[in-house]
Parts: sequence; structure tokens; C-alpha cells
Amino acid sequence: MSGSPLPPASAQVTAGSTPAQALHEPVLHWYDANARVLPWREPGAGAWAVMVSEFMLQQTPVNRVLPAYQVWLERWPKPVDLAAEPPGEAVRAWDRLGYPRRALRLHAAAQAIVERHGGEVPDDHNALLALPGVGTYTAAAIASFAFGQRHVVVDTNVRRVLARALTGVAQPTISPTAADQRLAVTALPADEPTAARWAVASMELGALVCTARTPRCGDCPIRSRCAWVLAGSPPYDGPPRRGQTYEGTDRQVRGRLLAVLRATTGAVPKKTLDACWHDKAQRERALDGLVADGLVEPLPRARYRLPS
DNA sequence: GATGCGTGGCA
DNA sequence: TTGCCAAGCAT
Repeated sequence: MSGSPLPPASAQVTAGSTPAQALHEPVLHWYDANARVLPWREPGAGAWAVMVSEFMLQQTPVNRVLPAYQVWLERWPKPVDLAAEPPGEAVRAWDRLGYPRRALRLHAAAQAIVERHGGEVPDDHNALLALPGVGTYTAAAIASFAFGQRHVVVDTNVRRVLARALTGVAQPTISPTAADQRLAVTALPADEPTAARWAVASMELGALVCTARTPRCGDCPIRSRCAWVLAGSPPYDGPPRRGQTYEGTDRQVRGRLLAVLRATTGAVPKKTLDACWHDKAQRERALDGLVADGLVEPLPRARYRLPS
């Protein structure tokens, strides 16, 4: 870098002194008026409710999560309640949210919380990160949303908001990068309560206004400051974004097999599973994969069930 | 770092 | 109709 001196720290933290900091007030104000009412955001929801919602929301839209979330929290209001059940019950209750390994990990996380943290969801970021199924995003989200701590909470929504508002491009990179984290750090408010509000507000803006396909820029509180809008909203010009094929994949076969097992209490003959898919080799591979993942338990006499 | 992992709604 | 997309994680 050049030899130009940095401004004094006092100037750096002055509100609105950088493009990123200038976003805080309008986004927070917008959130106060436009936040969705969601059960895990209710005042008394608690950290377990936040944690369950975060697991379910990994790659699954809010509207599809809501019913399963309500059933889950009524049945297992505390981690110890879930930990006492067989993992197969978590897989069954996961219903059709997709990516059922998340159900297994949430169950394992509940057991770890009982064993290591006295049944209470830990408030420490590193302790959260050590739980099964909790990565960088989820640990920061729980610490921020449930405990009001100051963390960069970077999900696909936040990456998109910052890419547009600060970098001036239509879409963020396909995969999360260290640069995303660094950019988010520059946009993180200095004080803890404001940082926690910013985390949820910037995500909500990405979910409701700054959407991937048809952003509602006319409703956006930061459109006058958005680098992408100010550049004339240039179209995405990066590498093609890989579409996920589904028809005919092992994923589809796994989904069919598990759907049968979810709908059945007790053992299912292999013959019943065989009717799920015509291609024997693929069928066997999918079933073996489910067993290897711990989602299905093989029994004597060619029978299968959800894990006990 | 690339890949595998479900399911369904929508432009 | 059919790609694209949805609060990621583990390997």
C-alpha cells in the first residue's frame, strides 16, 4: 500500500464515515418496520429455538420450515428431550425438509449439549462451533441472534447484499470466500447490541428485498448508496452458476427410500424398498450410502428401519 | 477447493 | 416448461 497515513481511529469509527457504516442506520430503521414475525424471533423463544431454526434453515426456505419447526419445538422443547429419543425419530420428524443428515446432526448436537453443557445451548462461539452440524455461519448466528453477541454473520443473503451495496456486482461469488468475511468485518458495527441488530437486519434485507433473481430495489432503504445500482445495475458477468440436477441422481433415490422408511414404524422389507427405483445398481448404492451415513439401520433377514 | 447431500416453489 | 434458487456443513 502507499505511504498515506491512516486516519485516526476516532475518525474511522464515526458513524457514516465509510460506505459500509453508512448502511447501518437505514437498514436498521428498515428492519424495525419490515421484519417478519417468526416464532424463533419471539422474545421468549430461547437459544434452543434459534438453534433448531438455524439447522432447518440451512438450504431450506422459511415457509417450508415453519410447520416442521412448530411440531419439533412442541415435541422437544429442550435439548434433553430430543437427546432422549432415538436418532430415527429426529429423521422422521424432519419430514420433507431435505438434507436429512441435518436431522441426525441436530440430534447429535442435542446429545453433546446434554453431555458437555448441562443441557443448555452454550453461548460461547467456539463451543458452538464444536457441535455436530454447526459451522462458521450457524455458530455466529446462534451467538448473535440468541445471545446478542457481536459476530460477523455471513450467509448467502448477506453475501449478496454486501456484493451489491459495497462491491457493485450483481451476484456474490458462487462459493463463500475469505474476502466475503473480510468485507463483512468492515461492515460490522462497533458496539455489541448494534452489531447483533445489524446481523439479523442485513440478512432480512437480503431475504425480502435484495433477492437473487428480481431484487425489489424500489423498496430498498439503501438504493441511493448501493454501488451496484449507482453503476447502473450491470448484469452478472461471472462464471456460469452450476445448476443442481436432481432427476435421476442418487439424491433422488435416497429421498425415495427414506420417504418409505419415514412413513413406516418398524422394519421395512428390502423388497418394498426395491420398488422405489428401477435401476438395481443405483438403488443398492443409494441404500448403502444411507446406511453408511447412519440414516438407515440394516436388520436381520433383509429388513431396514430408521436408526434406533 | 470441489463435491455430495433433498425438496419444492417460482420466474 | 425448466433451470435457478433456498439462513450450509462435512469430507
